[in-house]
Amino acid sequence: MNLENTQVQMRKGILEYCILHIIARGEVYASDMLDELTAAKMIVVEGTLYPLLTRLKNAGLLEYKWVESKSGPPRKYYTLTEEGTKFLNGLTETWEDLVHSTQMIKTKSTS
Amino acid sequence: MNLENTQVQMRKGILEYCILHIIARGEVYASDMLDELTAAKMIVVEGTLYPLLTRLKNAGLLEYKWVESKSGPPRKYYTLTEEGTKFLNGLTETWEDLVHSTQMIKTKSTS
DNA sequence: GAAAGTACTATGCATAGCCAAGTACTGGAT
DNA sequence: ATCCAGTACTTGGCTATGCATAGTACTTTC
Repeated sequence: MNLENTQVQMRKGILEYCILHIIARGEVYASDMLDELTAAKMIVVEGTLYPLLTRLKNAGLLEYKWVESKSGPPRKYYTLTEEGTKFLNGLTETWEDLVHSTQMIKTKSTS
Repeated sequence: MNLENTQVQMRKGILEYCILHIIARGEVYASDMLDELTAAKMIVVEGTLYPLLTRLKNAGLLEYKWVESKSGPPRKYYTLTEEGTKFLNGLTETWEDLVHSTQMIKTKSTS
Protein backbone atom coordinates (compact mmCIF):
# COMPACT_ATOMS: atom_id res chain seq x y z
CA MET A 1 0.00 0.00 0.00
CA ASN A 2 1.90 2.99 -1.16
CA LEU A 3 0.95 6.52 -1.97
CA GLU A 4 2.00 6.41 -5.60
CA ASN A 5 -0.28 3.50 -6.28
CA THR A 6 -3.26 5.26 -4.76
CA GLN A 7 -2.42 8.29 -6.86
CA VAL A 8 -2.55 6.13 -9.97
CA GLN A 9 -5.91 4.73 -8.94
CA MET A 10 -7.22 8.23 -8.25
CA ARG A 11 -6.32 9.28 -11.76
CA LYS A 12 -8.54 6.60 -13.27
CA GLY A 13 -11.59 8.18 -14.76
CA ILE A 14 -10.30 11.67 -14.10
CA LEU A 15 -7.96 11.68 -17.07
CA GLU A 16 -10.88 11.03 -19.36
CA TYR A 17 -12.64 14.06 -17.90
CA CYS A 18 -9.57 16.27 -18.35
CA ILE A 19 -8.92 15.12 -21.89
CA LEU A 20 -12.48 15.81 -22.96
CA HIS A 21 -12.23 19.27 -21.45
CA ILE A 22 -9.05 20.06 -23.33
CA ILE A 23 -10.51 18.90 -26.63
CA ALA A 24 -13.77 20.77 -25.97
CA ARG A 25 -11.83 24.03 -26.31
CA GLY A 26 -10.99 23.32 -29.93
CA GLU A 27 -9.14 20.80 -32.07
CA VAL A 28 -5.86 19.61 -30.57
CA TYR A 29 -3.41 16.78 -31.12
CA ALA A 30 -2.02 14.30 -28.60
CA SER A 31 1.35 15.82 -27.81
CA ASP A 32 -0.19 19.20 -27.04
CA MET A 33 -2.66 17.45 -24.75
CA LEU A 34 0.25 15.75 -22.99
CA ASP A 35 2.04 19.07 -22.59
CA GLU A 36 -1.00 20.71 -21.10
CA LEU A 37 -1.71 17.84 -18.72
CA THR A 38 1.91 17.86 -17.59
CA ALA A 39 1.82 21.63 -17.09
CA ALA A 40 -1.22 21.15 -14.85
CA LYS A 41 0.69 18.53 -12.84
CA MET A 42 -1.69 15.82 -14.07
CA ILE A 43 0.70 12.94 -14.65
CA VAL A 44 -0.03 10.83 -17.70
CA VAL A 45 2.03 8.80 -20.12
CA GLU A 46 1.68 8.05 -23.82
CA GLY A 47 0.71 4.45 -23.22
CA THR A 48 -2.34 5.82 -21.40
CA LEU A 49 -3.27 8.75 -23.60
CA TYR A 50 -3.31 7.13 -27.01
CA PRO A 51 -5.44 4.14 -26.08
CA LEU A 52 -7.77 6.52 -24.23
CA LEU A 53 -8.15 8.69 -27.32
CA THR A 54 -8.82 5.56 -29.35
CA ARG A 55 -11.48 4.38 -26.91
CA LEU A 56 -13.19 7.77 -26.98
CA LYS A 57 -13.06 7.84 -30.76
CA ASN A 58 -14.48 4.33 -31.03
CA ALA A 59 -17.25 5.30 -28.64
CA GLY A 60 -18.24 8.14 -30.93
CA LEU A 61 -17.24 10.91 -28.55
CA LEU A 62 -14.31 12.15 -30.67
CA GLU A 63 -13.50 12.67 -34.33
CA TYR A 64 -10.10 13.30 -35.81
CA LYS A 65 -8.42 14.48 -38.98
CA TRP A 66 -4.83 14.19 -40.17
CA VAL A 67 -2.97 17.44 -40.61
CA GLU A 68 0.44 17.80 -42.20
CA SER A 69 2.94 19.29 -39.80
CA LYS A 70 5.40 22.00 -40.66
CA SER A 71 8.07 20.51 -38.46
CA GLY A 72 7.74 16.71 -38.39
CA PRO A 73 5.37 13.85 -39.07
CA PRO A 74 1.63 14.42 -39.61
CA ARG A 75 -0.63 14.89 -36.59
CA LYS A 76 -4.04 13.65 -35.59
CA TYR A 77 -6.21 16.59 -34.55
CA TYR A 78 -9.19 15.64 -32.38
CA THR A 79 -12.51 17.38 -31.88
CA LEU A 80 -15.56 16.49 -29.79
CA THR A 81 -18.64 15.09 -31.46
CA GLU A 82 -22.04 16.29 -30.34
CA GLU A 83 -22.32 13.08 -28.33
CA GLY A 84 -18.93 13.82 -26.81
CA THR A 85 -20.12 17.22 -25.68
CA LYS A 86 -23.15 15.70 -23.98
CA PHE A 87 -20.98 13.06 -22.35
CA LEU A 88 -18.63 15.72 -21.01
CA ASN A 89 -21.58 17.57 -19.50
CA GLY A 90 -22.58 14.41 -17.67
CA LEU A 91 -19.01 13.83 -16.58
CA THR A 92 -18.72 17.36 -15.30
CA GLU A 93 -21.71 16.83 -13.06
CA THR A 94 -20.33 13.49 -11.91
CA TRP A 95 -16.99 14.98 -11.02
CA GLU A 96 -18.51 17.87 -9.12
CA ASP A 97 -20.76 15.48 -7.20
CA LEU A 98 -17.73 13.41 -6.32
CA VAL A 99 -15.76 16.42 -5.10
CA HIS A 100 -18.77 17.52 -3.10
CA SER A 101 -19.22 14.07 -1.55
CA THR A 102 -15.58 13.98 -0.58
CA GLN A 103 -15.79 17.42 0.94
CA MET A 104 -18.83 16.42 2.99
CA ILE A 105 -17.02 13.44 4.42
CA LYS A 106 -13.91 15.45 5.13
CA THR A 107 -15.63 18.26 6.97
CA LYS A 108 -18.37 16.30 8.72
CA SER A 109 -18.32 16.94 12.42
CA THR A 110 -18.65 14.07 14.83
CA SER A 111 -22.32 13.22 15.09
CA MET B 1 -18.15 3.95 -23.05
CA ASN B 2 -20.82 4.87 -20.63
CA LEU B 3 -21.06 7.34 -17.83
CA GLU B 4 -21.56 4.80 -15.07
CA ASN B 5 -18.37 3.06 -15.97
CA THR B 6 -16.36 6.26 -15.82
CA GLN B 7 -17.96 7.00 -12.48
CA VAL B 8 -16.72 3.66 -11.19
CA GLN B 9 -13.21 4.43 -12.40
CA MET B 10 -13.33 7.86 -10.81
CA ARG B 11 -14.13 6.29 -7.46
CA LYS B 12 -10.97 4.22 -7.50
CA GLY B 13 -8.53 5.60 -5.01
CA ILE B 14 -11.03 8.14 -3.73
CA LEU B 15 -12.89 5.62 -1.61
CA GLU B 16 -9.68 4.84 0.22
CA TYR B 17 -9.26 8.53 0.98
CA CYS B 18 -12.84 8.85 2.25
CA ILE B 19 -12.63 5.72 4.40
CA LEU B 20 -9.45 6.85 6.07
CA HIS B 21 -11.05 10.19 6.79
CA ILE B 22 -14.07 8.60 8.41
CA ILE B 23 -11.94 6.35 10.58
CA ALA B 24 -9.62 9.23 11.50
CA ARG B 25 -12.51 10.78 13.44
CA GLY B 26 -12.66 7.88 15.85
CA GLU B 27 -13.28 4.13 15.95
CA VAL B 28 -16.07 2.99 13.66
CA TYR B 29 -17.31 -0.27 12.17
CA ALA B 30 -18.01 -1.13 8.53
CA SER B 31 -21.78 -0.72 8.40
CA ASP B 32 -21.61 2.76 9.90
CA MET B 33 -18.97 3.63 7.33
CA LEU B 34 -21.27 2.39 4.59
CA ASP B 35 -24.13 4.46 5.96
CA GLU B 36 -22.05 7.58 6.06
CA LEU B 37 -20.67 7.08 2.55
CA THR B 38 -24.17 6.49 1.23
CA ALA B 39 -25.44 9.61 3.01
CA ALA B 40 -22.71 11.58 1.26
CA LYS B 41 -23.81 10.12 -2.11
CA MET B 42 -20.52 8.24 -2.36
CA ILE B 43 -21.64 4.95 -3.85
CA VAL B 44 -19.87 1.89 -2.49
CA VAL B 45 -20.84 -1.73 -1.92
CA GLU B 46 -19.86 -4.26 0.71
CA GLY B 47 -17.76 -6.28 -1.72
CA THR B 48 -15.60 -3.16 -2.10
CA LEU B 49 -15.50 -1.90 1.47
CA TYR B 50 -14.55 -5.06 3.30
CA PRO B 51 -11.62 -5.99 1.06
CA LEU B 52 -10.49 -2.36 1.19
CA LEU B 53 -10.51 -2.43 4.98
CA THR B 54 -8.58 -5.69 4.89
CA ARG B 55 -5.97 -4.22 2.55
CA LEU B 56 -5.53 -1.18 4.75
CA LYS B 57 -5.25 -3.36 7.83
CA ASN B 58 -2.70 -5.61 6.18
CA ALA B 59 -0.72 -2.57 5.14
CA GLY B 60 -0.52 -1.45 8.75
CA LEU B 61 -2.68 1.64 8.33
CA LEU B 62 -5.59 0.31 10.42
CA GLU B 63 -6.13 -1.68 13.56
CA TYR B 64 -9.36 -3.25 14.72
CA LYS B 65 -10.95 -4.77 17.79
CA TRP B 66 -14.06 -6.92 18.16
CA VAL B 67 -16.86 -5.41 20.17
CA GLU B 68 -19.98 -7.25 21.28
CA SER B 69 -23.10 -5.66 19.88
CA LYS B 70 -26.26 -5.05 21.82
CA SER B 71 -28.45 -5.84 18.87
CA GLY B 72 -26.78 -8.49 16.74
CA PRO B 73 -23.49 -10.12 15.90
CA PRO B 74 -20.17 -8.68 17.08
CA ARG B 75 -18.60 -5.80 15.18
CA LYS B 76 -15.12 -4.95 14.04
CA TYR B 77 -14.24 -1.44 15.16
CA TYR B 78 -11.37 0.15 13.20
CA THR B 79 -8.94 2.87 14.19
CA LEU B 80 -6.04 4.50 12.36
CA THR B 81 -2.50 3.55 13.23
CA GLU B 82 0.12 6.26 13.42
CA GLU B 83 1.27 5.13 9.99
CA GLY B 84 -2.31 5.40 8.78
CA THR B 85 -2.51 8.97 9.98
CA LYS B 86 0.63 9.87 8.07
CA PHE B 87 -0.64 8.12 4.98
CA LEU B 88 -3.90 10.04 5.16
CA ASN B 89 -1.99 13.30 5.33
CA GLY B 90 -0.16 12.37 2.15
CA LEU B 91 -3.40 11.32 0.52
CA THR B 92 -5.05 14.59 1.46
CA GLU B 93 -2.33 16.51 -0.32
CA THR B 94 -2.58 14.21 -3.31
CA TRP B 95 -6.31 14.67 -3.58
CA GLU B 96 -6.11 18.42 -3.30
CA ASP B 97 -3.41 18.54 -5.96
CA LEU B 98 -5.62 16.45 -8.20
CA VAL B 99 -8.62 18.70 -7.70
CA HIS B 100 -6.43 21.69 -8.36
CA SER B 101 -5.00 20.18 -11.55
CA THR B 102 -8.46 19.43 -12.79
CA GLN B 103 -9.60 22.93 -12.03
CA MET B 104 -6.68 24.40 -13.93
CA ILE B 105 -7.51 22.38 -17.00
CA LYS B 106 -11.18 23.24 -16.78
CA THR B 107 -10.75 26.97 -16.47
CA LYS B 108 -7.73 27.46 -18.71
CA SER B 109 -8.44 30.01 -21.41
CA THR B 110 -7.44 29.35 -24.94
CA SER B 111 -3.72 30.05 -25.26
C1' DG C 1 21.71 7.85 -46.42
C1' DA C 2 21.76 7.85 -41.38
C1' DA C 3 20.41 9.83 -37.13
C1' DA C 4 17.48 12.42 -34.27
C1' DG C 5 13.18 14.20 -33.17
C1' DT C 6 8.34 13.77 -33.35
C1' DA C 7 3.91 11.26 -33.54
C1' DC C 8 1.41 7.27 -33.08
C1' DT C 9 0.41 1.97 -32.11
C1' DA C 10 0.15 -2.28 -29.57
C1' DT C 11 0.37 -5.37 -25.73
C1' DG C 12 0.64 -7.27 -21.27
C1' DC C 13 0.51 -6.33 -16.34
C1' DA C 14 -1.23 -4.53 -11.89
C1' DT C 15 -4.81 -2.70 -9.40
C1' DA C 16 -9.27 -1.63 -7.27
C1' DG C 17 -14.32 -1.42 -7.57
C1' DC C 18 -18.32 -4.33 -8.51
C1' DC C 19 -21.18 -8.42 -8.31
C1' DA C 20 -22.60 -12.37 -6.32
C1' DA C 21 -22.56 -16.00 -3.29
C1' DG C 22 -21.57 -17.36 0.69
C1' DT C 23 -20.54 -17.92 6.29
C1' DA C 24 -21.40 -16.53 11.04
C1' DC C 25 -23.80 -14.47 14.96
C1' DT C 26 -27.78 -12.75 17.52
C1' DG C 27 -32.47 -11.89 18.93
C1' DG C 28 -37.22 -12.69 18.33
C1' DA C 29 -41.08 -15.53 17.07
C1' DT C 30 -43.18 -19.93 17.15
C1' DA D 1 -35.68 -25.87 21.38
C1' DT D 2 -35.88 -24.57 16.65
C1' DC D 3 -36.36 -21.61 12.84
C1' DC D 4 -36.20 -17.25 10.60
C1' DA D 5 -34.86 -12.55 9.76
C1' DG D 6 -31.64 -9.15 10.40
C1' DT D 7 -26.96 -7.91 10.87
C1' DA D 8 -21.92 -8.28 10.07
C1' DC D 9 -18.27 -10.05 7.66
C1' DT D 10 -15.64 -13.07 3.89
C1' DT D 11 -14.36 -14.70 -0.62
C1' DG D 12 -13.47 -15.08 -5.46
C1' DG D 13 -13.98 -13.89 -10.20
C1' DC D 14 -14.74 -10.25 -13.60
C1' DT D 15 -14.06 -5.73 -15.78
C1' DA D 16 -11.85 -1.51 -17.09
C1' DT D 17 -8.10 1.71 -17.02
C1' DG D 18 -3.43 3.61 -16.14
C1' DC D 19 1.40 2.23 -16.63
C1' DA D 20 5.49 0.32 -18.75
C1' DT D 21 7.59 -1.12 -22.61
C1' DA D 22 8.67 -1.95 -27.20
C1' DG D 23 7.94 -0.94 -31.20
C1' DT D 24 6.51 1.51 -36.25
C1' DA D 25 6.20 5.56 -39.14
C1' DC D 26 7.18 10.16 -40.85
C1' DT D 27 9.97 14.31 -41.32
C1' DT D 28 13.97 17.18 -40.90
C1' DT D 29 18.75 17.83 -40.32
C1' DC D 30 23.49 16.58 -40.86
